[in-house]
Amino acid sequence: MVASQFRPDLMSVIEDMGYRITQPRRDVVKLLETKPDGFGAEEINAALPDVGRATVYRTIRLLLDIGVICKLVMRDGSTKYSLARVEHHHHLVCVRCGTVEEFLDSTIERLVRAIGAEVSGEILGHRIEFDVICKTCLDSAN
Amino acid sequence: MVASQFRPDLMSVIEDMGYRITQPRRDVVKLLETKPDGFGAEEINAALPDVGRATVYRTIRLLLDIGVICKLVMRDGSTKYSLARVEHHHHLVCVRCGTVEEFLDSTIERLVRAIGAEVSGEILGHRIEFDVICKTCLDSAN
DNA sequence: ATTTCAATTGAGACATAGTATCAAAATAAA
DNA sequence: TTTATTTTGATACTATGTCTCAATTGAAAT
Repeated sequence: MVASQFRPDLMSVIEDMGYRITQPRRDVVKLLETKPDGFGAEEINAALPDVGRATVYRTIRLLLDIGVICKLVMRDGSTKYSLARVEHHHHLVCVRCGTVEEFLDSTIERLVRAIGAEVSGEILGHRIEFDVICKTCLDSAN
Repeated sequence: MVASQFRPDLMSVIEDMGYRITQPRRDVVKLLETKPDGFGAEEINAALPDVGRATVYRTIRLLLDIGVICKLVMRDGSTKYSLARVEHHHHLVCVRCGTVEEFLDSTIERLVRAIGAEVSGEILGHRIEFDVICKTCLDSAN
């Protein structure tokens, strides 16, 4: 199962998957829902002193498994997570301000099919991320 | 500078960049050159007990900087490095046997340009990797 | 409202990948 | 051969994440 296009309450998704509703999970999810852009695991951990570190990581992994957040590897090799708003998408990551924009492009999907024809094996999946300087950062040219 | 399409001796590239020729670097490079597919840093370290761990990592970083190897993030989040045979390419990583195949596709380059037109910001770079099951693995269907 | 039991938690040890420090050694150039 | 500079290895450290396990909690069934 995967997040709907309309992003229902994440806790409901967790419940629907048969997992328990717990206070630590509520805390983590509530915080994540306020993050429009990518977030780091330690950042969440630091912001929630009452939730154990292991639980923060466990909850992030849970949400990854469920498919409601995605893991992105930044240009410098660090890891961020971001809420998945649409089912299948790619990322535009601003290397200056860190904004993560989702990117849904039919050209990419066509590309993936085209590669499929050229490749002798079977394609299981792919990772596509673009490093950008977003409009806002370009405009406030500093 | 970046590795030529014909992959000259890696040590020469290092020398040309103004770095010193040392035995540890020779050892690491010699081993890497025998690796047709991706390799892990610890794997290299373990295979070269006479070369310090830090030096293994330093040499890998050096080669990354020079551009003669590239870093790939695998599906499971682990990191591998692989020799860069052609200048700009993407990777087909077999999730079964680990074979890393380079992939140079004009469709991708066209795609990148097309995205550039659609995106309001400026595109600096991208990461594209395909997870596949290679022909060999498919054939030996086990 | 209680009981029950599996799921979950937190503390902390551990794992992995990589970087920083710094004295000692090796390189390349004079 | 001397010298100045790079590079090295040992080791400590950092960052990110996982594992273990006893204690706690949630939710389903009394």
